[in-house]
Amino acid sequence: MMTILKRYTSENNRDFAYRTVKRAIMTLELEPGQPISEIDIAEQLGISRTPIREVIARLKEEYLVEVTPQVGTYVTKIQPQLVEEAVFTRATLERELLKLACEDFPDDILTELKISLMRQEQLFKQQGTEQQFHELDKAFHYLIFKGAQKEHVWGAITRLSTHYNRIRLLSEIEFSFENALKQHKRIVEIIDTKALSLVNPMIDEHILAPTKQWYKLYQDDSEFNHYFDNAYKSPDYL
Amino acid sequence: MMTILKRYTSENNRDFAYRTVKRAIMTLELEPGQPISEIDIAEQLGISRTPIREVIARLKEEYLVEVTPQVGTYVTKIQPQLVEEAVFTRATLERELLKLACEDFPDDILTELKISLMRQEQLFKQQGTEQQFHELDKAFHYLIFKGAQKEHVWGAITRLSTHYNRIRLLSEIEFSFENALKQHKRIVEIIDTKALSLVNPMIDEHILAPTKQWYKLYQDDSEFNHYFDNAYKSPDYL
DNA sequence: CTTATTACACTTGTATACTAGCATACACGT
DNA sequence: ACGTGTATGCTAGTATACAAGTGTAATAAG
Repeated sequence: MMTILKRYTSENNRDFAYRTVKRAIMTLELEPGQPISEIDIAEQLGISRTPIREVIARLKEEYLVEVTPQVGTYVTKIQPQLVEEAVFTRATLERELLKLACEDFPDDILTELKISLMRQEQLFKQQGTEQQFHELDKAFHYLIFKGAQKEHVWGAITRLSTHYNRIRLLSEIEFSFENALKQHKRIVEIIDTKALSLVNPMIDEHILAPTKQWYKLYQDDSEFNHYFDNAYKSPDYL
Repeated sequence: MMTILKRYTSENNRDFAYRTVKRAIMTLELEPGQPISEIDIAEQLGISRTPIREVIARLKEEYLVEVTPQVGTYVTKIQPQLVEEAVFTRATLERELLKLACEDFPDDILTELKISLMRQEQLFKQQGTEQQFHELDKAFHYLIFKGAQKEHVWGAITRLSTHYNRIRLLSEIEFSFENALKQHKRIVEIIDTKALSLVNPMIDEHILAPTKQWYKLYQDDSEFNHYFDNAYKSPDYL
């Protein structure tokens, strides 16, 4: 049998559109509450409505858009309820995951985690943007799930964290890069030294504590008040 | 070939198709590995391909179908990796949730839980089907999440549990209705009496323990061997 | 001026024709 | 008997026309 070159599958219009629109929403380029038009997007991307509609169906699943038939499609406003549930889910699962990682974690992924730390440090020194650091942060946490062979769990968290991640981006200060970087170093150290007893305080500090300032963000009458939607909405059951 | 249901209300064609096809897959009426055709489904449901395509896009997100362009769409085989991650997620989140429920739980939902118990008992006496009991089981666990105001978390678990629920259905014996019913009673009692210390053993017994027999199901050369897919597949990165 | 009505522009929902790529069968040449 | 080209029928991907409902603004009636 002969081995031949494999061509990178040129992605189709649908996946391209998904990446593009989702990115626009997650970076707040498309603002919470803003109406979006299938036709508009289709024209901007130079494709037809059909793939756009399938993209919107996906985004709807992730609570990123709300569709009202015969009226319009809107970027969802940030729902505190969804933020809270995402925080709960992340904290709970990542806490358990770190405990697993303390028992057993592959060396190669641990190495990648350390490499990620170096990249973060580099970006910090270079005064990188919030957006850039957020990307590295995501990649860092993903690596932990990958190491524990829980990639799909990470995917589920990601889908649930759309509102959580937007509010993080909104609160620019967050906890400073420096602080987050310091905590990431602690996480790696915990895994490396199998210091299981340090897991709980770490989660409390790294995930739960920072959220408190975000609550202020939507409870106060801030400049971003119109980005939030306090009405409770049940998810679709089907 | 596939056989499908008939529609009740004049709901959205897309939502109708989604319910129908998903149900067919989850009940194993559409078998793991089986090819499905957009045109075929469209004709059986008496609608066009467009809404069907949007349905398939959703099912793909839930790991229920795999689409190969220009080739075909197939019901996913059961992936042990996905089962394991679903069990991990359910056990971890429900454990934490029960602890929350022990601290605070609304009376009206607690009442609904007790009503659900009675329905389950009734169904047990009437020798209901596996399918019927599974429905009640789902509704029971959902109520707990609703009571703790974590409905979206339940939704996330549901999306991740498609393979887990199929393997449950496959292992007919499961742990008998009687056993499950007994454990559901214990759960209600734990919430009712705020017996926080009993949560951990309950989770171990009700969720973690029963899974062990399922692993045999796909590891052995059983009659259902061709329903399983042991190849590891990473989720789509977005 | 106020109020009711109507026309219209806009949205998403649906159906359908067409495009492009893969897999199989089969004929053909070696 | 075997490998190769090719016709053909299948698939999902896409574009587009049309249907049906909504909100709004112009318009007519009071």
